Amino acid sequence: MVSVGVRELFERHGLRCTRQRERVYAALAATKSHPTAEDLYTAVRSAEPGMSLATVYNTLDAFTEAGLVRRLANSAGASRYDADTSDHAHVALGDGRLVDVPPDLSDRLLAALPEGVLRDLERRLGVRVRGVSIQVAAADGALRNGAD
Amino acid sequence: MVSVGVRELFERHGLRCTRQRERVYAALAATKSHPTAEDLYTAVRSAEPGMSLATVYNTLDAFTEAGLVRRLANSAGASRYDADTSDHAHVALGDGRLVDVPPDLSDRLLAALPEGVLRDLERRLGVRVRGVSIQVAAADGALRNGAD
DNA sequence: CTGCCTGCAAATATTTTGCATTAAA
DNA sequence: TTTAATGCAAAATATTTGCAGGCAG
Repeated sequence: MVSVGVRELFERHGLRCTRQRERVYAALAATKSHPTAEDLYTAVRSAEPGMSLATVYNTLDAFTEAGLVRRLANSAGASRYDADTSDHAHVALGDGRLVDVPPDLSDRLLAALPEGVLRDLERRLGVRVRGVSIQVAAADGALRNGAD
Repeated sequence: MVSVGVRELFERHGLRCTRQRERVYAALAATKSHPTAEDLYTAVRSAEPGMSLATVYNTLDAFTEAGLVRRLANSAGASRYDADTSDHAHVALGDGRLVDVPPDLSDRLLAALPEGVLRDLERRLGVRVRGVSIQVAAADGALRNGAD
């Protein structure tokens, strides 16, 4: 696992390297808080005052499209982003924030997922699976829907 | 499993019964397509021409809050809704649509979820778990994030 | 060079809210 | 009657787009 520069990272994903993109990626990679586009805009403006919010959105779209970052859906408010593209679970807090599930618990959850099911799914639905979400019972017994 | 009228259904969930709410619920219950608020607005307007989009949103919020319907998060576009509150999985298509996972596959997925993990999660994070989402590998090997 | 990226502003899209009116319980 | 829901319009939020100029490859 050699640590790789941002330039190579972008190149690998077929992305052009610009100052703005480096800033956005750096800001996203530096936090575990799964920020919104607006959050990143704020974070980046100190180092890159001229940057526009539209560029942040465009950049995040490009990153997501290229698989460099993950866009995290949530039932309320703005999309959130994660530079950690490894398999791990999130928990959706009531106020729209998302937090990582501790690695060991995340592993236990993931280990429980039968991979064959996903293959069957693709075959039978005739679609490319972009994601699967499981609805689970909350502590109070009420059923809730997950957020990525 | 006696089939229950809409009135009783609302009453059970502490919801006032209005003509508009009946329409929205009927429209939502009549489809498996997980429509957006806008979709429902369109569907309902034929029977209830005077109804406003804001009311549809208010109604869906009330339903969701009361646990009568499920709000399905997705990484792109508007929220989608589901009158089926039973435990079942969804697949997010690339274009924003969501489809149900066939019941038998859904059951296999759900059966694999270790419930104890969720309890541990709440204890350790000190939060009320509102949802959990698992990131899984897509068929092409690319990692994607799920949508509810 | 050439085409993608950026900034800006404006256009869209999505959801929420204030307030007077109406309807449910 | 008392409380909550509706309609309308406008505001608030979230995201996308067109176009002119700039920069990476």
